[in-house]
Amino acid sequence: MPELPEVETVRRQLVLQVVGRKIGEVKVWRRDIIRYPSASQFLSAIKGKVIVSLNRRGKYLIFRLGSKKLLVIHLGMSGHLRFTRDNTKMRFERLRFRLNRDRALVMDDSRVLGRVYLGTPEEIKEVVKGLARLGREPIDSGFTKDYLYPLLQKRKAKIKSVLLDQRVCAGVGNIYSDEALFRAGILPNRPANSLSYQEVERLAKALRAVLQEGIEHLGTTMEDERYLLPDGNRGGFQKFLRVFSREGEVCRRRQCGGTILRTRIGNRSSYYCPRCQK
DNA sequence: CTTGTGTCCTGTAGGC
DNA sequence: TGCCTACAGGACACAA
Repeated sequence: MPELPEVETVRRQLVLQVVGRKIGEVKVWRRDIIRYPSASQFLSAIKGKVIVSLNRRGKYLIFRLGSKKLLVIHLGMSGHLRFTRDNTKMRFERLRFRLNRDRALVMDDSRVLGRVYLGTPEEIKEVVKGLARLGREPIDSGFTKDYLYPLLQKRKAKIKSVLLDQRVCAGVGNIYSDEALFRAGILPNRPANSLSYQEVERLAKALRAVLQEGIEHLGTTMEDERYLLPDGNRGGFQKFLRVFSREGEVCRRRQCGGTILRTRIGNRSSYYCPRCQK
């Protein structure tokens, strides 16, 4: 689930609930989720700290604690956060932070690809390399053709792969890159440096629009997705997907009638309409 | 520095 | 049923 719109939705829901609460007991069911510092140091450093703020950068959630340290959570492919008062362990629960007033923040993650860090801003900058190197957020006003075009000109890799490069587009993942390329009418296997200035302009606008719409619909929760947002609800953007996960289905653009195809780019599935995308 | 490939880890769906 | 393979919202290590 978690690309920029999903992580932002998680942040918006959690910020209303967790800011101002104090962290009590922390249960660690899988210590390899904790990447820095050691699990024992993590536990002693976090206990009793108040959550002062919660921000997002790319797909990273950044909790500022009263100790001035930052708790950084990346959900990976299958991570989720739930805010709950239920004490029963979830099926794929990996971490549980008890919060005051009988609540808890639970991280579940079936594939255990999520990562958690705790440290001073300086330590985080040093340790979480991906966070330090993030490019611009496509939903920011600075994400324009003038930002994107020079970056793409320097790259001959497939445009789909470059969109997934977090140093270029912070927060973009497999779903929204395919959707943006469809909306911009660009095939995912085009070399990035083959895109015209006009195409890059369409792409920059499409990225911004699709991510913004994703946020407005509380992100994407695919049909087989058992996991939910922190409040237990599902996202709604899956109803508006035009190509992702639609292999063999008919193109949604009026008058097209083409069939959505799937290909493999950089070991990831990529969906596109061969009639709408050139 | 860039690029393509493999790995991390676990669960599920589908073919036979 | 069971076994096997492919695939899954991400990031990173590595070799070339």
